[in-house]
Amino acid sequence: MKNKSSGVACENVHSAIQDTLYVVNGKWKLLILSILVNEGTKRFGELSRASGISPRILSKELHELEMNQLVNRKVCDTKPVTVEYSSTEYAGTLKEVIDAMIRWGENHRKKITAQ
Amino acid sequence: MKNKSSGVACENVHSAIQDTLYVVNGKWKLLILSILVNEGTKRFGELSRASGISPRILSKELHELEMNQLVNRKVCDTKPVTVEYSSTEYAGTLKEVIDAMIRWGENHRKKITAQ
DNA sequence: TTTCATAGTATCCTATTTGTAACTACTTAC
DNA sequence: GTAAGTAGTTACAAATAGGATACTATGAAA
Repeated sequence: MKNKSSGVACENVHSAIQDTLYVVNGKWKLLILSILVNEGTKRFGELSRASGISPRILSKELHELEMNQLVNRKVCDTKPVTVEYSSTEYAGTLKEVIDAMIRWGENHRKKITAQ
Repeated sequence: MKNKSSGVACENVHSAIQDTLYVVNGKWKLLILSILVNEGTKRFGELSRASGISPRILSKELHELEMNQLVNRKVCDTKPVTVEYSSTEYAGTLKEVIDAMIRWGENHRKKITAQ
């Protein structure tokens, strides 16, 4: 930050990272979004089994993602009632982040298993 | 993951995301890496001031990043002794992730301030 | 001798996150 | 009536993360 002309830009870059982390932080949110973005609509139970997330946590995470307009919740008129969760169009803008993390994770695993 | 034909691929994608999160999780690691990758070498104190992270936390985070070969620590023979932290070449492979998060955060801020 | 600057560490505490297990409510099928 | 499947919720405990403050150790400068 020596460079005065880039000071503000640096600040913005830092807070941009922090803003993103604020929305998708924690152990589960990006995993949930990755599943919904890449595999499409899932019901609550399907999502729980696919991710290995317990109902309590999954419920909380989905609420938070819904608040940030990243997932849609749709109650279906079936017997028994089922609920479908899907990623929103806005969640699609996170695909870059998700895909970059998937690629990095795959590569990293190769690296550490090779060592 | 009942579907046997797609099960393995899905598992890998899920665990790839989880592997990445395991390495860069928390409130600070990606911010630290972002600073080191985009602005270059920094001393301990500079990094603490630039990021707003207290010494105790910063020290812990840097140790963890060092263990994962994402930062280099170099003790300089100055008086008083200074220590330079820099991102490794391997950390460069995270640039995609970092930049995607910066872009998303900038865009997200625009979106929510416009609302 | 005291003070300042370097880079951390030690101690203590709070807040947040995550997990487990049991439970509700509704409806269908047996 | 009982069991089973849907989608959650409640209560409690454990684990982890994060923060505040003060402290160590070193050497130079005043």
